[in-house]
Amino acid sequence: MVDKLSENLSERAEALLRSLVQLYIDGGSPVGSRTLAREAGLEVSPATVRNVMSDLEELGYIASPHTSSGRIPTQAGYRFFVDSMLRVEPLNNDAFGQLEHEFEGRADPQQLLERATNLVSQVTSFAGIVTVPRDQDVRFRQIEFLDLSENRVLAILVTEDGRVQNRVIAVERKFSPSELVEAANFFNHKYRGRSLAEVRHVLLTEMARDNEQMGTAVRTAASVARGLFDDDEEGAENADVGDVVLSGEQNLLDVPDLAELDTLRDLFTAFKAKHDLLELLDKSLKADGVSIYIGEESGYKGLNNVSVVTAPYTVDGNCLGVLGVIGPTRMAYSEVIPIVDATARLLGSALSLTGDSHSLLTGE
Amino acid sequence: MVDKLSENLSERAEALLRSLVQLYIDGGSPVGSRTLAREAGLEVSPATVRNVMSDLEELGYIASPHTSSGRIPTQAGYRFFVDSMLRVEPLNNDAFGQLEHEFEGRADPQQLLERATNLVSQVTSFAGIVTVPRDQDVRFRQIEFLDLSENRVLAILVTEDGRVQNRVIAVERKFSPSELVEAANFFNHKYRGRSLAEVRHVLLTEMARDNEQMGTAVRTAASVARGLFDDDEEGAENADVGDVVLSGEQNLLDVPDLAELDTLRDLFTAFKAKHDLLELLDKSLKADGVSIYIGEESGYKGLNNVSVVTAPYTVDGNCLGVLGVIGPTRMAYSEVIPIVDATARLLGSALSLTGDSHSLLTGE
DNA sequence: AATTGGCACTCTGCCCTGCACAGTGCCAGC
DNA sequence: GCTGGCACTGTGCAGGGCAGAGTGCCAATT
Repeated sequence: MVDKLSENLSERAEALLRSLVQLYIDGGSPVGSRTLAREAGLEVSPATVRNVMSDLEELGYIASPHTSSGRIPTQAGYRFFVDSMLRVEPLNNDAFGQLEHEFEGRADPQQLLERATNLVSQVTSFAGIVTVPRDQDVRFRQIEFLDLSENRVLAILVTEDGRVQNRVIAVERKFSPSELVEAANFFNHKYRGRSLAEVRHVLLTEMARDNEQMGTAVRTAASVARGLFDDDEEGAENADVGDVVLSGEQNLLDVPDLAELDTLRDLFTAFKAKHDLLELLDKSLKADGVSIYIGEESGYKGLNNVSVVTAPYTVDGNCLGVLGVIGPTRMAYSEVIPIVDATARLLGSALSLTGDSHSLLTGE
Repeated sequence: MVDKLSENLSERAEALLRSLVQLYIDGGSPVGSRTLAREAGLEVSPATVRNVMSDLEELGYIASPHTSSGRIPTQAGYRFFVDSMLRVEPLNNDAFGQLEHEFEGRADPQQLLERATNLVSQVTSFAGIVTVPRDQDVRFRQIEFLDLSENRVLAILVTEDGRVQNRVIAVERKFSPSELVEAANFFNHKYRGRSLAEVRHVLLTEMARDNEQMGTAVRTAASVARGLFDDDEEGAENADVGDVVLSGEQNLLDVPDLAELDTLRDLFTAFKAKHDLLELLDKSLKADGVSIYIGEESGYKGLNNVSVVTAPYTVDGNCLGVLGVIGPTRMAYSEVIPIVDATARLLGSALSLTGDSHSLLTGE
C-alpha cells in the first residue's frame, strides 16, 4: 500500500499513526493513548497503544510537547499521513459544481487568476496563491511598436492567452513610424504562435548571424528587439521573473496554530517578498498533480510553520502556472487537496476559453 | 497660540497635556502625576499635577485605564497634541539628504511610487502607503489603436507622466489598420496635453453633437473611443477608481500597541480591500500639507486602532496623489510628520523628472 | 485661593502554593 | 505479545500574599 515505510511500521502502527494525525488535525490538542485507543477503531488497550506510540516517537513520526502529555505529529508524521492518502477521492459533484459556478461570467486572464485565489482562500479559510503565467511559457501572438520620443520605443506584446504587456525600449536612433510598422509586421508574420522563449532564441541567433544581408525591416526589428529581450537578462527584478497573486492572507491571522507574532511576521514578510514563494511554486510546476510542502520541507524561512498545497494548472496541455493554498501545517489535507486540485483544473479550463480570441472579454 | 482650546485650558494644563502625551508616546506606559511633575519642566508638585490631570480627564483629553494607574491620552488628547505641533520644523538637512539619496537612479513612475512607500515604511517602521495617480488627474500624451481580432481593439494610452495603459475595447465592426492609425492621429493632435477628464468630456459632447458631419477618421475615433470611456462608468471595479501601493505592512505585526489579533485582522483586511484606504486618502488629496487621522477619526472600521499621516504629492503644482504612513495611534508624530512631508515632496519632484520625456528610463 | 505634603486606598503584576487532570513509563501477570 | 495497575510528572487554574505605582482627598501652608 505504501512505500518503504511499511518495512518499518506494522499495519497497526500505521493505522494508529494515521488516526493520531487525523485526531490531531481535527482537535488541535495532543492526543493521548486513551483517546487514540478509543478512536482508532482497533480493539486494543491504551497500554498497547502507548507501546506503539513509544515506537512511533522513536522513529520520529510523533513527539510529545512535554513529559506527560499526548503526542502530536512531527513533520515526518504529517508527511506519512499525507503520502498515505494522496490518492484522495476527487471532489464530490456538488462541491465541484459550486466551484465551477464561481468561474462563470466574463473575466480577463488576470481576473481569473484573482478569482481563483480568492476562491481557494475563501473555501479553505487559508491564504490562496497562484503564479501568473510566465512569459516564456506563453505563445506570441502579436507585437506593435510605438514611437514615444527621441530614443524610446514602446513595445506592446500580445500573447496567445490574451494578456498584454508593455515595455519601453531604449534604442540607438529614432525610427520612423513606417519603419516601426514594418518591423512589427515582420515579427507578426514570422513568430506568431511560437513561444516567447523560442522567439527570443531564434531572434538572438539570427541577429548574430548575418547583420548585413538583412532588409531594412528586419534590421529595424532586430535593432528594436535587442532592447526588448536584453532587458530579460539584466533586469532580473523585472516582469519576466514571474509574479504571484496572493489573497486571503488575513485569514491566517485567525488560525490558532499561527498565533505567534514572530511566526506571522516571518510569514507576511515572505508574502511581501514573493520571491521565495515563486521559487517554491516553480518547483511544483513540473509535478503532475497535487504537491504538498510541509513546514520546513519548503526550505524557506518564512514558511517554517505552514504547509503549502499546490497543483499546476494547464491550458491545452501546457502547464502555465501553479495554484495553491498556504495554511497551517495542521490543516485538513483531505479537504484542501481536492479543492486545490479542482480549482486548478477549473482555472485551466477557464483560461483556455479566454485564450480563444473570440471569447476574450465578450463573455461568450 | 492655539485655537479655542485655550479658552478651556490654562497655559499650564496645555503644557502638562503636551508633556503627558509626549511621555506616553515615548514610554508606552500610563504616566502618573509624579513622573509628569518631574518631566514637564514646570516647578510644581505631583499633587498639583494630580489636580490638573483630574481636570484634563474631565475634559476628555486623558483617561486612566483603571482606578489607580497613570493616565493615557484619549483620541482628543492626541488630536490636541498633534494640532499644537503641526507647524513642526522641517526635516533637518542630513535626513533630507538621505531620503533624497534613495530617490536617485533610474526608475519609472510605478517604481518611484513603490520606492517612496518602501522608504517611508522603512524609515518609520510602520506601513507605507501611496495612491497611484488617477487617470483623470493626468494628462494625455498619446494613444494608439491595435487591431486584435474581429471586434476587439487594443488601445494603448500613454500619459504625460510616462505611464502606459492598455485597454481592450469591444467595437461594433472591424476597423482596418489604416482607419485605426488615422483615428489615433486625430486623437494625438487634438488632445495632447489635456487632462483625461477633459478629453473624455470633450469627446462625449462632440460625439453627441454632430455625428453626421464628421470625417471618417473622426467617426472611427469616436466609435472606438466610446468603448474606451464607457468602461469607466460601469466598470467601477476597474482601473479608473484608482489604486494604492502599500508596503511594510508586516512592520505593524511588531508594534506592541497592535498586538491583538483582532485588531490586526481588521487592519490587514482593510489593507487587502484597499477601497476604504483609497477613500480616506482621497480626502487628504485636497489638503495643502500633512493630514492626520487619529484612530476612529478616519471613520473606517479596520483603522480604529491606528493613525494615518498623509501628505499629497504634486507635479508641476498638480496634486497627483497622496503618500502616507499607517502606524499605531501612539506614534512619534513629530518624527513621522516631517518624514512623510519630505518624502511626498521628493516623490513629486522625482515624478516630475520622469514625466519629462527625455529623462524617462534613461537615468539622466 | 492656589499649592503642597501626607495618608489611606486601590489596582496591577508577580510569585508561590495547592490541586485536579491527563497522560506517560514501567512492571508484573496472563 | 497484550493487558491492567501504579507511581510519577507536567499542565492549567485558582487563590493568597506582597511590593509597587498612583490616585483622591484633606488639612496645613503660603
